[in-house]
Amino acid sequence: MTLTEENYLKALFHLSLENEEVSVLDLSKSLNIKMPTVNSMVKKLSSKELISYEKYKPLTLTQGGKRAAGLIIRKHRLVEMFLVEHLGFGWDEVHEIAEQIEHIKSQKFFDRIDQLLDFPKVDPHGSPIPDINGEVAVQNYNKLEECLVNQQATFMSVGSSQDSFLKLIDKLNLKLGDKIKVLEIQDFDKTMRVLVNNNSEQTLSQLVATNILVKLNV
Amino acid sequence: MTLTEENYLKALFHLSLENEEVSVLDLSKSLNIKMPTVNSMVKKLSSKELISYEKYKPLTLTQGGKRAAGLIIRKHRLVEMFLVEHLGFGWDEVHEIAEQIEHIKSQKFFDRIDQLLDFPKVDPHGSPIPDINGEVAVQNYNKLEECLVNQQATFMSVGSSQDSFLKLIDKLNLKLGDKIKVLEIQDFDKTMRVLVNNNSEQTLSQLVATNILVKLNV
DNA sequence: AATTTTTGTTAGACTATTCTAACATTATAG
DNA sequence: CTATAATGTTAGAATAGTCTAACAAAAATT
Ligand SMILES: [Mn+2]
Ligand SMILES: [Mn+2]
Ligand SMILES: [Mn+2]
Ligand SMILES: [Mn+2]
Repeated sequence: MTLTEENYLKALFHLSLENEEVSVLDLSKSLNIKMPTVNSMVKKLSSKELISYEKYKPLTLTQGGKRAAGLIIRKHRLVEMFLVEHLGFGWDEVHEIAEQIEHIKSQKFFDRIDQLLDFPKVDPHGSPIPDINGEVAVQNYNKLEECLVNQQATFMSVGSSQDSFLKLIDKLNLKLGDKIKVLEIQDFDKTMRVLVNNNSEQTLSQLVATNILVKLNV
Repeated sequence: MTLTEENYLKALFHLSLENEEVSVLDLSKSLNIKMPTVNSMVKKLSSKELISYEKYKPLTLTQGGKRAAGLIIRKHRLVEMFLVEHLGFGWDEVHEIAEQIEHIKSQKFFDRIDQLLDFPKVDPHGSPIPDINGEVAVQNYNKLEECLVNQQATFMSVGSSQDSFLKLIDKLNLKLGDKIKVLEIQDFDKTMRVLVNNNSEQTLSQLVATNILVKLNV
């Protein structure tokens, strides 16, 4: 499989998680590639039995396509973890590099990185690392946005990996694993005041709170 | 620069070290790409001022081409070193992977690997790692083949990175840095009997001895 | 139900990299 | 100094991946 094909599969996989149905246009926007190009690549991947395609119908991955995509995402996330844990990169710097290294052809290379990291289950953004069969564990986290006053929760994952968002979370001194307690929610704009680790107070816009995924503490 | 262009430059660089003049045919053989293809790529790289090209004349790298090639080789060798030192690969397993990773677009990634390795000067095969300007230190080693009986020397580098050669060196229990003393040379076939680290005796064919590069111990 | 908007498809072109076949030049050997 | 061999170049075609322009179908709006 080529680097290009791998990127298409991965994009379709991600879109399929977020949306009920995925259109050619969705894929086109997500890859920043024009629709006719996507159309022909979809046909090609369909002929390889990786995508199920019928004219004018939504796109879906076949079992094989899902597995292939899962395996690429596994490599991507292992690499991100390695870059943070062993090369000292910030979580906002790793995606671009992982986007390239995920296409390296060497099973053993990724196996060794997995081993070096002691078989991590999540990447630096809290996203699950698919297993050796490309299976992704389903995470069932809540958006901090949906929590009520006095709710306590643990910061488990981020809903966006945009640079600016990650940098903001850094600036707010928030890290995965932090305990968050909702102190106050503004009626007007849903801005939240929260207490982090029983320690520092922060104010979060609704947009930020939407992208902070938490596990509720009972 | 594309991955393909980088590979052409690197190949020309290596050939230029080994031979006085490099022809289109040499480059074609070394890359396993047919002559007409090489011919057109050479023209392209010439238009980018990376290769000096005149019809029917030998090929040479421009200053810029040399620098670019040196920088790719730097990445290649840093990666090989990393694979051996941190991921436990054998020196016979790293070339293929480095051949891919050398094309990753991220200065910082390679800088961090350099730092992690504590700024190594040679790769796992004893070849020099070019500096940040792509400059390669000239090594002045002797072939073990050329040593006389009773000569003592230190194993510094290998003249071939062929899998089978590296595996043989492993099997002979030879490692870079080992002290080698020539005990006997067969007149008939130049086979050498040597003493390694004042410890174990080994018999080396002339072909093997040619590819063992040593520093003479006075 | 008709019209407009959105989405999807087809056709045709372009660049990068490769190839084969044919021809040209240079080098080598008698 | 020719004839042959080796090397190099040109021409033309193929594949992968991309694009724009034009047309088609489906969905949304009146
Ligand atoms: Mn990522
Ligand atoms: Mn990618
Ligand atoms: Mn190598
Ligand atoms: Mn390479």
